[in-house]
Amino acid sequence: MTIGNLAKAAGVNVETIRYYQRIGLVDEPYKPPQGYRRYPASIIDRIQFIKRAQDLGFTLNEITDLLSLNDGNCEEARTIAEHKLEGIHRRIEDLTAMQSELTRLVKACRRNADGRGHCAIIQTLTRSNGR
Amino acid sequence: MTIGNLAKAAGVNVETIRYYQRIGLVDEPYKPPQGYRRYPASIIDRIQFIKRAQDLGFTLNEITDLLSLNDGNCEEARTIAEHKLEGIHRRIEDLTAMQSELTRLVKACRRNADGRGHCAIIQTLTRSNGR
DNA sequence: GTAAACACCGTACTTAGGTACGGAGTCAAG
DNA sequence: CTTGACTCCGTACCTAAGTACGGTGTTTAC
Repeated sequence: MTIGNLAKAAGVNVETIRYYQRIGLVDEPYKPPQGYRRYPASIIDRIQFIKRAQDLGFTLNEITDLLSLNDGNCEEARTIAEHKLEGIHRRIEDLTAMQSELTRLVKACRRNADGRGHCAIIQTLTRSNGR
Repeated sequence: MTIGNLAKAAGVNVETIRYYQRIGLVDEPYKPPQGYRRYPASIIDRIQFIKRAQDLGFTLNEITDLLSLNDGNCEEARTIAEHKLEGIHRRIEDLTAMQSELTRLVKACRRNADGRGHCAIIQTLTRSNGR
């Protein structure tokens, strides 16, 4: 399989595969003196592993770690996943706090929609409380 | 006030202020032929406005829009904030989905902690279901 | 046998939000 | 009047995850 067909089969860009090779996430097959590199079909799986892990929020660095584990090495994989979960948890908390505060501001702004007075959003950002 | 004192007063790096000037978020005061630029104290407020808005999840582009509004122009500020809220909502949903899936995987992994069999995390990422 | 399509490879560019560097000018204290 | 701290300015660098480009080599289809 050539790189173009691999890209098509894995559903990614050719350049993405090259990029993965550059950062060592995917092996670069031997290039014969004449002709093109040939990719084994197993690389499709590897790329799809990467893509699924990205969907779950792992960075390519973390995926490198995940890929370096042998299957069956549950503890390490679990540790990586648990760290990731903590990060996700913190991020959700931050976003939830933003959400409450912004919702509050939008409501205060709406109550003032008759036009008199100042905008609650601008006012809040302008004043130095809270920071 | 010179740029160094401004940076100290606003709690940011000198380079950050220069960067804000480069992207037009903060005005660059007149530079006399001899000597340094002088910054009015009001710039402190502007920088802190920017920092508070960043805390609420606004990008510098959105903050540029926010800053271009006059106080009292509630509708536009509210529109920007509402768009931001939608984005935050979507992001929270994505993260929550990741969280569930990862939690499920970690649990499955833990049930298997005696060592026999394969790692649920690696298995799930390896297999092509779900994508 | 030739032209289109593809591969190879190095390099530069992208977004966002800065940070770092280096040389020259300027200012304030001692 | 010199030393050290600060400013100015342009430019380069950083992370992350790619994308784009351009010239050349190779393969395949007609």
